[in-house]
Amino acid sequence: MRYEPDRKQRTHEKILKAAAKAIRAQGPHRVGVAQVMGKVGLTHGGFYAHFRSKDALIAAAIGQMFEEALDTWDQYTLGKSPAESLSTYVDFYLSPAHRDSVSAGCPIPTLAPELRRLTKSCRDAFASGVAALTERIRSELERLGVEHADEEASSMLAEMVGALALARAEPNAARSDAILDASKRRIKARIAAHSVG
Amino acid sequence: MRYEPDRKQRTHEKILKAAAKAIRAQGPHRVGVAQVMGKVGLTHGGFYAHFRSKDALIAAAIGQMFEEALDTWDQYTLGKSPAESLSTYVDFYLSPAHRDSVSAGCPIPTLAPELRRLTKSCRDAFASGVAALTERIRSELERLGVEHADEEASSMLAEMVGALALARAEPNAARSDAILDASKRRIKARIAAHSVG
DNA sequence: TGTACATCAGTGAACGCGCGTTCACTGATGTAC
DNA sequence: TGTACATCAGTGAACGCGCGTTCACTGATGTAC
Repeated sequence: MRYEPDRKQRTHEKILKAAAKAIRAQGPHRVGVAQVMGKVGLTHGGFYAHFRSKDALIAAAIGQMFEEALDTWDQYTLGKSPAESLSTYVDFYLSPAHRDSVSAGCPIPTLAPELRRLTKSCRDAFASGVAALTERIRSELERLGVEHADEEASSMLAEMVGALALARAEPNAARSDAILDASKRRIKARIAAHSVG
Repeated sequence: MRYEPDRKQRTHEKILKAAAKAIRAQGPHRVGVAQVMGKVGLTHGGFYAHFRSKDALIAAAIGQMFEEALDTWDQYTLGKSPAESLSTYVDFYLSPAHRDSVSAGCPIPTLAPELRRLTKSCRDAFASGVAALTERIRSELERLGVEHADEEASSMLAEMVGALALARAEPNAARSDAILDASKRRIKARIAAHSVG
């Protein structure tokens, strides 16, 4: 080996993480190969030693985003009771901080509409990420004794995703906060109702 | 006048409607000026006699989409009781047919994430469209005697938007249907619960 | 210890392509006489 | 009634620009002797 043995692999990961951030912030087609490589301190030509194409990068980046999202879930729920876990995660998900950090946030609200225009690998990576997150929510709801936990998990995620998307699209700050708060309160009320009765 | 007096205006509207469809289906940046003009049977050069720029077209098209969306609301709710109105609209919104017709459907799930990358006119047009739709839902909820009708309206719209976005992103047809059904049932249960108690 | 060599991650010029925008022009139509 | 003219919606060639991809090359580093 000429360079450190894991040099290429480390560069690969840097490209992946830079792409995952940029794609969430700007959308897949607005992100350029040259721009991503620039953020890593390299030039565009070297890109093709790491990925077969821009499409391949996008698919890999979607996987990376969901890894980060599931890490976030773990971070907010580890060692907590089901009720606490769900409540904490909802608080995070519908926080102004999450709304304001698109490039580091959950990939679902930003990327969902874009998937139809992406490759099958992208759609598959996305679908398995969504399934993993839904399953985590479902499992907590079940431990909480909620009936129809799978339906409720799907419904909860849908509302969180929709509320975040709407809050991000709302230019008026107060109204944007109100969207987050409304869904936060309604979701928590539903959890409480189910877990009590 | 050389041609029929409203000829230019009719062409203008045709461009607008073609753009509104194409933008929902493909996203604003994938839609080309030449492509939209082609759908109307014209060549790209003539475009600038109708719109100052592609950005101006997108902003106008967003307005057009919400006009269509509000027409759809009216169509599904006219002459119905509040409970029927909401139930009918939710059934439409979370139907497989709506999921499968992106180009003619509600602009919110498709366009929300894109707004950050569009002009201020686009964001304003979008925000006022969302506000109009939310207000219609809120008003029905209020007539139904639901407490916190504004919060509930925001929450309901969020879940509908999120569920449609997730259902469209899910490649497995059965799972996609399940996402729609889960949110449909949960939303209706909430309406029923509120309107009874 | 020092020099020649091999490796390969990364460079940067070049290419083809699509797109938004401009602009001189066309040609269908109504009006003037 | 017929001919010349004015209008203006629409045409299509051209331009500049950005982007994905290719490819011959560079130069930093470890190895062989």
